[in-house]
Amino acid sequence: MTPRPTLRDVAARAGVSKSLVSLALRGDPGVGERTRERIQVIADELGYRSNVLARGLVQGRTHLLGVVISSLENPYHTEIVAGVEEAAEAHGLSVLLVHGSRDRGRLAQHLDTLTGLNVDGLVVISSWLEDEHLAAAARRTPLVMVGRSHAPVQGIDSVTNDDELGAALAVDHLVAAGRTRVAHVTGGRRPAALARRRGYEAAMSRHGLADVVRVVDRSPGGPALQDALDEAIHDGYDAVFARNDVAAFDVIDHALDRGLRVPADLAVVGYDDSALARRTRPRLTSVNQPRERMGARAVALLVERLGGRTDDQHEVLRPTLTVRAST
Amino acid sequence: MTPRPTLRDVAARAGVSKSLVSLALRGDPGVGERTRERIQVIADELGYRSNVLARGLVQGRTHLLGVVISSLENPYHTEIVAGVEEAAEAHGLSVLLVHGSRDRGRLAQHLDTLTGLNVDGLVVISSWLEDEHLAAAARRTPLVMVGRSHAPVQGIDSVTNDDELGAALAVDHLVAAGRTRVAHVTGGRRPAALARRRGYEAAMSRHGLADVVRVVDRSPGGPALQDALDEAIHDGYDAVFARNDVAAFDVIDHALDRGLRVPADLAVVGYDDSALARRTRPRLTSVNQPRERMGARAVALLVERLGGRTDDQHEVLRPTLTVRAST
DNA sequence: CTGAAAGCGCTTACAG
DNA sequence: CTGAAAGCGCTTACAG
Repeated sequence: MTPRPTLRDVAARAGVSKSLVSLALRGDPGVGERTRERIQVIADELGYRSNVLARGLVQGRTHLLGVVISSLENPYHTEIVAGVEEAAEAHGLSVLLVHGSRDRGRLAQHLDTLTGLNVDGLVVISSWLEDEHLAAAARRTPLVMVGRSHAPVQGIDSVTNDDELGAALAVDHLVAAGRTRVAHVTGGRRPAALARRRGYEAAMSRHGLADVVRVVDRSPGGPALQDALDEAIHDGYDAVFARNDVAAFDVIDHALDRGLRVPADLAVVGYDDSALARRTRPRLTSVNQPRERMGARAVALLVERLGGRTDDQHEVLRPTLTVRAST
Repeated sequence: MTPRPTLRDVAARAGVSKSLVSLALRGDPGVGERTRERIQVIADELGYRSNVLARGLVQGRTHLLGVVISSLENPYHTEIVAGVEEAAEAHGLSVLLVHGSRDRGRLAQHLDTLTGLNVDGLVVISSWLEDEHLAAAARRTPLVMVGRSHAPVQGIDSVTNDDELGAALAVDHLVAAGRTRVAHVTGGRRPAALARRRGYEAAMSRHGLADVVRVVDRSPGGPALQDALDEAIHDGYDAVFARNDVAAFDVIDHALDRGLRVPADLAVVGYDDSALARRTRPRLTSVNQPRERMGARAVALLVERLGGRTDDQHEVLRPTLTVRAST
């Protein structure tokens, strides 16, 4: 482990002061072109790289963007990250990811690590963080939540999709295809789940199908998905709108286990249109959240905050429906 | 954005010197218990948290572990991350993830970001980084590669699984089940792929099946997987050993498209035993790499380096075979 | 048990 | 166009 060269090393080698090196390397117009070049060459020779820690300490800016994600397993989340990364790069920001599974304490700690690092902005892709932790972080650093209906916390921006509309797209599509007994598989009390459920119920009502609304809650503690599905199948349901692609995958899997044909016997619609939708057989019809776009918008909101905006912004993007073989 | 409180703020409020606060907060035994408590209370009130940047700058240690990953889509990679995170936490290290798809330049830049941050150690889960970049990073920071047969670079540790043995497990299993015409689907020139291929060929020879060795290379530029598979099927092959689960998934998908029964007509074995193996129908038999363990060992090697070890260490773990319905 | 001082590697006014 | 000085927020000897 050789110690890395510092500004002082470059200055000594070039026979100039530290400040001149600093100015030159950052392309300050006050430095002569020839001097700048000479210094740059020496810096390259030495393999000099500005110490992010030191620079961040004095500038108060680190050009780092922190992303907190609770699940690396759900492709929907990681696809948002891709959008964030692309947009961040365009703004000269480096993205640091921290992953905290569903452990609230750990997630909060990770949030601390990031704010402690003085990242310039924070993107949170997780519904598991508690409001107080989010609020505390947002007091120090611009923060935007992605995919979670905006928390009741001041000072936080959000980017979401219109979950009620998405649910309506799914139901309308199934009804248009002649399905009338549409069950909804959901889980959890989180805002997005609740909104999709509301959208489902409203759409069913609109189609005069309020009497067959059936909600299968797969939250821990509820009945096992299998049992609930068996019951729904027994009761003649011919379609399922699942809360997300992961749930839809499980529904299809179970239906096939029971010897049902998908979509002939049971049509299935997912939500997210993640990579998982292309991994089911048959391929999954799914409500498409514009994930890359959501990531990009999140970065844009952060940059606006850095530019001085102080009022909260909540962007709601329109989902679309991607129709595949499962319906 | 209120500025965060500093050591000075806490000291002023407590009526003591900065140094005392620093000592007290880190639990230095030289500080009286009552004093320590009083200071701790005030720090908590103020919401004080040590600035990682400043601390890192002076200590030369950041208690940060950097992980470079090229794919967030392959569950095999993210499952290694889980192992790294768990072990890191046990050592009081926070894990920072950077993701660089398959863009060599971007990956190298990310590596720079991390070394620039003075992370204490680096875990690289990617076969895409060039040796010179790795070597440069390793000169500054302990670095361990996971899953890639050790690069020909000094100063880098590695944790891998025995790919040749894994391939042998797969072939032996298929042959024991009565399959004789086993094709191998591979791709890329990377060490792991080559080792699995060697293992496949050796095992086939050992079973006296050298004459039916058939390698399907799905590298870009090679023939499409579909065409190559169709040919193999036409030629009477009754089993496939795929380079990894992702490839196995595609093989099964295509076989089903062609109306083949898996495993009756075509048995399939994957490699990695990632979450994907539980997402195929039928469930995929796969060579299990001990991913959590590999992640944990990587952290252990890093910690040893920090403790002063200077010779390179290359750990090779034994894979096992997880048998499921696809064979 | 406690305080004053130096220094980590940088940037930023401020003089020349 | 260039250099000396202060300071970002911390830790670490070093005196008392």
